Amino acid sequence: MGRGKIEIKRIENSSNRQVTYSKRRNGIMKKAKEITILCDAKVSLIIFGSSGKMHEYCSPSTNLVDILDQYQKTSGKKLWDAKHEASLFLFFNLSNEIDRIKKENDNMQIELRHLKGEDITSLPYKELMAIEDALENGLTYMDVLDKTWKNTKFLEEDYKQLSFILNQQQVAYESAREQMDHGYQRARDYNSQMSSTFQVQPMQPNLQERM
Amino acid sequence: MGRGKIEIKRIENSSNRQVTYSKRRNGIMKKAKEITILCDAKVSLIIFGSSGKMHEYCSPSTNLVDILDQYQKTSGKKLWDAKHEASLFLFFNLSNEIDRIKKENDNMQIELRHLKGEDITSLPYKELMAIEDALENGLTYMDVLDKTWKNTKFLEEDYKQLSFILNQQQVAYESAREQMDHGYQRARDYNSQMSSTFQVQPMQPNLQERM
DNA sequence: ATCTATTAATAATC
DNA sequence: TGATTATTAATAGAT
Repeated sequence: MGRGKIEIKRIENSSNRQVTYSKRRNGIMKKAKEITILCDAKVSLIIFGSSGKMHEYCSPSTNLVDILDQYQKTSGKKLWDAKHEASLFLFFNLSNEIDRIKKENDNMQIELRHLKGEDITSLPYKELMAIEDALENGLTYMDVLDKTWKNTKFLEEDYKQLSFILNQQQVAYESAREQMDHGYQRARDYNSQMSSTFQVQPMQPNLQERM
Repeated sequence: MGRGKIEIKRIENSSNRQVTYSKRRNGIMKKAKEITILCDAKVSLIIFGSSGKMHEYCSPSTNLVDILDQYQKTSGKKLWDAKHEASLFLFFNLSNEIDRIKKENDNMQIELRHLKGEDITSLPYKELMAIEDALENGLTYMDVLDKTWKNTKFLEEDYKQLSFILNQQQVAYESAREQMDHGYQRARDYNSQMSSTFQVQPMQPNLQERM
């Protein structure tokens, strides 16, 4: 369709190529618009010339992201989802791990309460012997009591530290999950499968009053 | 270009529309191939007919993802990046929070060591009075020791539970971060700003041997 | 699907 | 570049 027939092969003359590119680009754009209107089609057309300059057409009834979403659904080929979902996966891996731990925590609490009920914590024989030895070596009951007291104090400090760290982690987790809930429907879909709240109560809330 | 001129408006007759769609779609595809060859152009063409069936053309020198990457660079419009980076952000928010907590943990350990050095854990006056009262009310030193021992045992159980939970969380965090390191250069950039490892050692590794 | 009269696109030229 | 035009290519309607 011109003053002469041309072979479909690269146009070697650079300025001819540029002219033909410009004309044909306009031609394709026009065709894309026409088929959109005539036939209710959705079209995305992206062209880069050899200079790197871009030209785009997208049917007015839609947009590129929607077309690409539909492209992925129809073709089964993943475009950006692979990258996106990998990140999402990391987050939920972390979240699910924390949920799993919560369950273990609950189980242990139950088990612990059971053990306490059976009161297996009284001074065992070995400890009694140790105290007897200590007394024979010139220590008083008060000395032994003092050592036991110190041990308790150390444990209390450790316990408080661990409680604090754990609670900080929960705060971080909750805040991240909240953002997730607000920002993303997909996130909400995942989250709805998780247990509702991750809350660690003090396991021994009244340590001070126990002795 | 047919037996008669047509107006560019939706073809109401459904079967005519379908036929025209098919012919023009082939036409555009052919044009896309031709401009690719003639002019060294890179073309992506995606068409959805009203039935939802998809047709695609992409220049053989490239692929859709590359064209979309170039589209984003050239146009400045983000396609998948917005979604992807939001997820990444959530993950790093969590990670950074955990790092912050690690620092607090370190500080507390230092503080605790200081306190222990000063040995402020000996039986305080109030406790001595309580023991005196207990003895006057008919309890023996052994009874008091037994109570103290039980208290210690409870604390040890709590401590073990918390240690376990905390370590599980660290495992989850480490594994997620490892995946991140392998998968994403951007992740690596963020991570390099973080402290190297998040490791909680037992704060009282030899509780049993203390008494 | 295939055919063909007609319109539309465009290669060469200015 | 932009306009013109001879020619080819695309396709609307018919078969």
